[in-house]
Amino acid sequence: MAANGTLGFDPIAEARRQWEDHGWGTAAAGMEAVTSVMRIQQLLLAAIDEALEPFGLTFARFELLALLSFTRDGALPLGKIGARLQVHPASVTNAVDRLEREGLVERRAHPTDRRAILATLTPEGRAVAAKATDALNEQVFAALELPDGDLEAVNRDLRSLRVAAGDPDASGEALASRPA
Amino acid sequence: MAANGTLGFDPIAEARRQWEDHGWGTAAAGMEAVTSVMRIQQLLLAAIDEALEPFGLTFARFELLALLSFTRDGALPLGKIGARLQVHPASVTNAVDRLEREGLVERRAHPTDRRAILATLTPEGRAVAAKATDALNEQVFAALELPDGDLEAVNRDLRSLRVAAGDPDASGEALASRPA
DNA sequence: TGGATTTAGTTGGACGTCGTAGTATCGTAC
DNA sequence: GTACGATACTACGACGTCCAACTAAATCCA
Repeated sequence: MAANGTLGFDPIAEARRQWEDHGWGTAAAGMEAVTSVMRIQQLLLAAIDEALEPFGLTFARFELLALLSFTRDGALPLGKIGARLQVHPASVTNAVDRLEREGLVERRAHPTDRRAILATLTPEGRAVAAKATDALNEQVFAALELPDGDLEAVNRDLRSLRVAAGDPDASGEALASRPA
Repeated sequence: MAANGTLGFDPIAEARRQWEDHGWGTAAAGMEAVTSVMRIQQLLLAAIDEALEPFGLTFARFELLALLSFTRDGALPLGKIGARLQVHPASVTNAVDRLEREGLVERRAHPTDRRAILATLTPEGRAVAAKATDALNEQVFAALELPDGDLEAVNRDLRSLRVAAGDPDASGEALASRPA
């Protein structure tokens, strides 16, 4: 399913060795962290897309569907979707196009702002979102088992990393109110 | 440079809240970890590509160049490159095509196996690789500063996560010999 | 030795992401 | 009341990733 087969040694550990041998010791830990994140992302995305395949969804489209299903009336302007999912407006257009083609979402006029467009969950979209969420929870999210550490500790580290990587939203969280 | 602007609250923390409110508590930590990794990857990749922009490189092409520059004679069969970089053969073909067009790499015949093709570093490719590595080390890798934790601890957690995500190469590392 | 299988790369298509540019509409300020 | 700047979305193109299908060459084995 994925890329190339097993290798017998760890390419990331090997890269780290190279970095240190070349006198780039001060950057070695950062390089390792970055490379690890890239690799983990690749593996997780593959697992997710596999779990989502029976529903004809990708992770990008699933996220959009899930976001809509959390709202009162299953509808949100495309711009707000992009802000919440942290993706480019063009990516939202693209995802909504495909979801609409599948009949899971509909575009509707915004009641007061004629520039804006509401992506609205169809009944089928709502049903698919629910089933896909169950599948993902069971096959991927709940199945993420650490060899020895606990996941909450990892989450704390990931939050640090996220701030270090420059996430503007991650740092403010303090006394911020609920969504909007 | 990136996607949509700041939001005032953290979408990942909000997603976690949603998961718990819906009774998916056992999957909430996993969901948060997965979502965090996706977001961090997005931010890091943007920072990297920005640092690499002056050299006309992307991260994918940089990795290939760096890998070649670590070998004795700056050459490796495409298949081996894919295995080391953990990407699909088609992605290697694509990257080598572009690097070759830029004059940073050349395709040469493998001395003994006529199926295989060696990607070979040109002198210019070697020079660009060195400069790009310095830029990346300085602007991204060494600049990755954690608010309070230390990066090596994060790296240990990332390694756990990587194994949990199913990296076959990460777990074997034990008594494995140096590369090949 | 000759056919079957595996391995190496390429090609073409599907997706997702982003940046740039263009159109419509809203808001505001003069 | 109108002109100008900000905002919402779409269109198009560049990249990267993967899969499936295909050719060529090496290997296995009967």
